[in-house]
Amino acid sequence: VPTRLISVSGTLLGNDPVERFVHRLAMFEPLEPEARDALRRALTRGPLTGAMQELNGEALQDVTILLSGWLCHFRLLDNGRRQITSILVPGDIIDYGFLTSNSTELQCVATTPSQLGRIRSRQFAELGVQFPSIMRATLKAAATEAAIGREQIISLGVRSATERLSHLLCELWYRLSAVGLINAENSYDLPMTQAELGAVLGLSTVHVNRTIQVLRKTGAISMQSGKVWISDLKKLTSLAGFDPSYLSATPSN
Amino acid sequence: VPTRLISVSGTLLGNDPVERFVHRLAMFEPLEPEARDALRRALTRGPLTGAMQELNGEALQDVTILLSGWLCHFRLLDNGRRQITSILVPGDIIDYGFLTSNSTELQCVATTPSQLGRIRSRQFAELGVQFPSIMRATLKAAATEAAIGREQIISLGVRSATERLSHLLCELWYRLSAVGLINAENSYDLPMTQAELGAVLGLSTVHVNRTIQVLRKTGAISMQSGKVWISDLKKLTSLAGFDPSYLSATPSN
DNA sequence: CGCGGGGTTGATTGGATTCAATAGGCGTGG
DNA sequence: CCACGCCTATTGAATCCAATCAACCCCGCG
Repeated sequence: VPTRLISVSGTLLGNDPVERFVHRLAMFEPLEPEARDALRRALTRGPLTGAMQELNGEALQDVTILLSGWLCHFRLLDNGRRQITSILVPGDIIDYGFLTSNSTELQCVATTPSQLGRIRSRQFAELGVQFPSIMRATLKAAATEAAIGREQIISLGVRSATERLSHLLCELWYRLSAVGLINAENSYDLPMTQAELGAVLGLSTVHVNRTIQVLRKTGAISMQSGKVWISDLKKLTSLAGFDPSYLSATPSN
Repeated sequence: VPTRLISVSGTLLGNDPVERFVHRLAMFEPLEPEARDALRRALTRGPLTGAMQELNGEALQDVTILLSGWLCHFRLLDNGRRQITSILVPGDIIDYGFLTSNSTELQCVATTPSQLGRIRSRQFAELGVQFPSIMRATLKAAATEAAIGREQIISLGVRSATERLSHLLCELWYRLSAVGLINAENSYDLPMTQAELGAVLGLSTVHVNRTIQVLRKTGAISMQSGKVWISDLKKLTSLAGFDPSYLSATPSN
């Protein structure tokens, strides 16, 4: 695998973050070359945020895209308990509030330094009219995020700790492979602490740790210093009861 | 309160299910009288489903609306465990798959006999073009459903059993009052068994029962045979840590 | 009249939290 | 350059919330 090009389902995807985003949108709905060009032109580089930095609402007025880095939406309750409601990986749209021109009240933190991109909402609206395919792709992306949320509900509601964790690792494997972020040895960066994983999975830090050890012992994965090796995706999938169809990212060029 | 008219935030809402739906959409975005008329004309009566009956996917090709009765989206895992991922009350759109012309794979059961309404997706698309307010209202309704899902994630993740239940009861109070389904003595019908509530809240049937008793003892509510009396909404709200802003149903017009 | 579903209650079990203590890594500042 | 502190990971022990198991009641219904 060459340094600058990563193979994704037979096509070559440059590791340029902008290209990554365009490619990902096109997985939801085929985009004409002109639509892609228009997207590239409309997308401007936004701020670079540091790790642990919170994004304020005003930063999300426009269509904001995570070009590189990881973000989490979360909610902090009075009693200090925190729940992460979604994980965002490169190529994801951070918030779909622009579809309803509603100012969202989502809290968001970066778990790594992250590069944001933005498209002015007015300009995006014009794009959507000019290229209906862009609007369709965006709506499908939003629907996919909703499906991911549904899976999290199911995890928190009826899945065991090991099922939750392995399901999350499976999901991330599929989502990251869609944007060319799976390494050659079938590993990927997972820049989240065990405490943060607990806040996603509804488990205590200690129990996350023990659950990771259970998974390690099955031989399906290994984890170390922010990296996950998927040594047996098939086994991991069956441990999780994972069915990737909800991600609905059919690789269409 | 007259029999056929129910007061909702100062306006009078007929208990005609079609009117209820139009009124509810208009709460998300003001709708011109012509837009309302067009909606009424486009909406046709769909099938009447029995309780415990499952809706199959083909029934959801079009824009399907719950005119009366209650539905639940759910997921059944291999091990027999079931998680309800959303509760639908009269006036709700059952599935937003039409926005992406995706056939959804959501399973859905009726907890009471339910009357469905439908708008052909092609016709709805035309409506959306002719009346952008309808499209905006629909997108906001979808966004609200997403927000409800996020709250469920938070409940399952970090809220205690009593918080979960009281939060759900608060949410239903607000959602039902938006469609004129709160009775004079501040009660509403809750046509779900304790087992079903458990499948929503991620609790066992037995524990739901005990949690109800805890709430009863606080004096905030009473429950009996499918009916809930909210005797102290303020106390219930504080027990739940409930903030209704996510429902974003600003009573407009 | 017997049956099944829903609700209620008690006793027991168990998965996960909490408390507590240790070790390793990393950055900062003396 | 090393010491210190903080964050993260790990492990053991005690505790607890909720699940499970098991009965029982009530009621509508065939």
